[in-house]
Amino acid sequence: MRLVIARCSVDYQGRLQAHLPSAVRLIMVKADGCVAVHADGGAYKPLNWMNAPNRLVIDDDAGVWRVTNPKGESLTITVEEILSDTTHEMGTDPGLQKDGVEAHLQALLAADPTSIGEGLRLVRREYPTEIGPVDLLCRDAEGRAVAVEVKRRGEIDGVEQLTRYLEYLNRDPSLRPVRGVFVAQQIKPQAKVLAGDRDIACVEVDYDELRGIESPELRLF
Amino acid sequence: MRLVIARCSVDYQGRLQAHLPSAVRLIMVKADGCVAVHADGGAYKPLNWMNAPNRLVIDDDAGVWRVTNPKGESLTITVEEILSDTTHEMGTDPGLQKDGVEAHLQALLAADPTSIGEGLRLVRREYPTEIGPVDLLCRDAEGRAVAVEVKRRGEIDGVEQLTRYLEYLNRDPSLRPVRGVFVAQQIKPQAKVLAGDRDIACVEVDYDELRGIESPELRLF
DNA sequence: GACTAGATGTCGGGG
DNA sequence: CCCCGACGTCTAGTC
Repeated sequence: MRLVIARCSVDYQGRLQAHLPSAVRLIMVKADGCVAVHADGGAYKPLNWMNAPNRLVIDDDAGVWRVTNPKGESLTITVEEILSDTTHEMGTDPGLQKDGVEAHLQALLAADPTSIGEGLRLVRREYPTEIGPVDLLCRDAEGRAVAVEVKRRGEIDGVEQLTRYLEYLNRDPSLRPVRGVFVAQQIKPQAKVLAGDRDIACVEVDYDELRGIESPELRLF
Repeated sequence: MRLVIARCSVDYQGRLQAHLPSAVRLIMVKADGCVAVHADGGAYKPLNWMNAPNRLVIDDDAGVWRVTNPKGESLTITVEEILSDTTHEMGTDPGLQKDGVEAHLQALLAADPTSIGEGLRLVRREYPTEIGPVDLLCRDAEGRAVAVEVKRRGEIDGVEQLTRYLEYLNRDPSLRPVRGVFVAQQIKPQAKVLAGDRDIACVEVDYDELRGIESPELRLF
């Protein structure tokens, strides 16, 4: 990783055009070629960047760094003054281990769909439709099909998504009629209203509680 | 901005839990307190981070950096070995100037709605509804209402959004019936299918072409 | 503070 | 590759 502190101006041309007037910034060049220009503030997003794969050409005489990618985008850094320039070997990173994302919540609910509704049995996770997979397809105690959309945070988009799936699932005679259940750790008021409008049930579940009753081998760490 | 190259492990606890095994990484601390841990690869997103506002407490004896925020999230960096530690003054950044985002595309289309459809006249930009503003409300040559949703890239979400607006607009007797037009520089196949299903017209426009005929004072730079 | 919608979103998985 | 959906999305704007 190369870290350059420099007074520079930057121009990006691609999906949009962007211009950055001259100032002192950090230019970070990673081993895979990614280039990022950071200011000394503002969350983790750089002011400008170019992801891999790309090609970096440095003209030290002119002080111009030109990064281009195969999509035809370009990032031009005009370096006026270099205040620091260091390079560090870091090796490959072992990577991040996560626990508590939607996939895990979905796994817990698939293992015991009765937390969603009395008497529910799982038919299939990621049940395929023409427009994408439904998180869980179940049957209730009376054998009727139930489509379940799982979210960590229940917002309006999730209700739309489930509505779309229901529309397609209800075209299948072997499933029809299919009812929908929207499951999340927390569901926003507006999402509840929209779900109500569309006869979709809402269920809020407690992740830690589900986790408490799971078998230990489901734990990631 | 403080840049530390160190062998470290990291734990995040908050919206989810995440663990990062020991390796050499860059720890970036910005003037506003933002902390980011970067590997030497992968786009601009750090492996772990904590945005402002937060509080950073460094215990140099134990080699533990603890960042907490008011939301109750925490980032714990266990530093095993420091390979480099530098600090640079950068001052405040003048900030990024952009051109070509959706707002600009919308402005161009509002200035001349005939690029969307023959005979269209603008009624209002950001026409308010109960659930949010419609990008453009127009009338066609026959005086019928037309709701326009503008996107840089037309995807399924945009069709859902327009559908939602149409539902509400069509409850207004003074507008009904309202038809929808989905405008974007490029519209994905799936979005076209969904739009077709819902009798929403799709129009692809060329930004540079629109821009070519605009008045110079609309240009940002 | 809640809610909406844009973003050079980025990232990962599946066909 | 494209398509699709999750994300510690982040961020800006409005109410």
